[in-house]
Amino acid sequence: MELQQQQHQQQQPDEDNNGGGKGSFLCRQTSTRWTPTADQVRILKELYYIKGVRSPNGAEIQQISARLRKYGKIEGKNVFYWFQNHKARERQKKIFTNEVPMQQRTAWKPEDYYSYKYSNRFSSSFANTGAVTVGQRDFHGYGSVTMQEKTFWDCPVPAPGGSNIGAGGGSMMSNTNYGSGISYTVFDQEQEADAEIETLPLFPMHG
Amino acid sequence: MELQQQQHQQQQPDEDNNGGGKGSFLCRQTSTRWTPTADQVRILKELYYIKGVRSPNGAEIQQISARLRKYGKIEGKNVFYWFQNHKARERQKKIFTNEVPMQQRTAWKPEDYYSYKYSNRFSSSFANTGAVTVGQRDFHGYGSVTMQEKTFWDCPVPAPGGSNIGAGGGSMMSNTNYGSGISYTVFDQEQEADAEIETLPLFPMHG
DNA sequence: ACGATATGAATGAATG
DNA sequence: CATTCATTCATATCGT
Repeated sequence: MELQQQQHQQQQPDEDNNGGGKGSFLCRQTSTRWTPTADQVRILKELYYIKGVRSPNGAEIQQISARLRKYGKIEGKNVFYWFQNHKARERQKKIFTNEVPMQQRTAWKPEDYYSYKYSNRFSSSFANTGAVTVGQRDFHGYGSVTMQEKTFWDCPVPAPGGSNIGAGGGSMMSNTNYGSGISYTVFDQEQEADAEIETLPLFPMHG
Repeated sequence: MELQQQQHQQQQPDEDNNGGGKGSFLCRQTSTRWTPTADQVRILKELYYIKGVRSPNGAEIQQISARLRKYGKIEGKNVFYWFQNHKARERQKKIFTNEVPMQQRTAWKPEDYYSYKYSNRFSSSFANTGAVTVGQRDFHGYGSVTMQEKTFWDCPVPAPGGSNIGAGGGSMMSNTNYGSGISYTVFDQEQEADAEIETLPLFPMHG
């Protein structure tokens, strides 16, 4: 895996209208399942790791999917599932690697953020697009919001029989933002026109 | 084409191939996917066929992987995937063996697979009228299909950027809001963003 | 070398 | 949320 981007996905913002409703000519081109575009994944991860979104509610899902729609066909449920899965797998990974009693759901300390990541060429050096205002409720303590990315559980155990993983720094600013609307206006400005997909992966993985 | 399958590689049963201490330029994480050793496969199958293990949980996975580690490098996820795949493929094989007239199974091609695939619960094929119908009963045809209803994913969100006075999907649930406390009241809706309401499908849901 | 196959890995979609 | 199913991609390995 590493850098080999990969996987299956294209479907740029261009409309592919597969669900057109008509009898898709027997072609099975109509992939039944949503295949996020690179940009969509990027944004989703930003929301997840940077903004700390974990379980968006209906309204948020709508906004998110509306935003992502600029990069490709997408429905609300896709966003919903994406977050569900992403969170679940992050958790799962943790269990498999070492079922460390995941508790200490107290306040995380800044140090947690810096927890080194695994040795990877790509570190999380995301060009923080100046995100500033963040408003996201949904506390998600769990002391570790593993910001590491690539794909879950990937790094092999370094030492023989050793326990590894350093769980990465998270990001999340669970500042209980009650009532205020959603402030997804943070780095709302992604290249609308999508001039050039900066494949600069803050998060290498493909997703 | 009975079972001439499996068992290809061997890989030195001993030795943790890579990741070892010295790591012969093996910094790359999992550059190569896990290739179970013969012993590992044997044990895994014993667990699967004899002990009936199908979906080991976190603890079991760790246990198993710990045991298999004696025979070669392995991670929890490998065990997890192994069972997932093994079960899935066994299931698949069974389908092709039973659901197809036991005759010309001389050599089916992967394309044949695509014949089964039962429908999805909900189809997202027809454009909805935009009406806010709430409970979509759907055709269900397979014994235990859960009935689904419209879920909150697709509930329209008020205006983009607009102040959402009351009602509307003004995301304002406190973080401690368990259960989907969707509260948007359905008062008229408007297509936000994108004037192209392509097939906004009725969503399924799990109550 | 290649192509087919087996299977590891990833992840969307559901269900409970 | 936890679990599981379904699909699909990627690749190790083998047959020819």
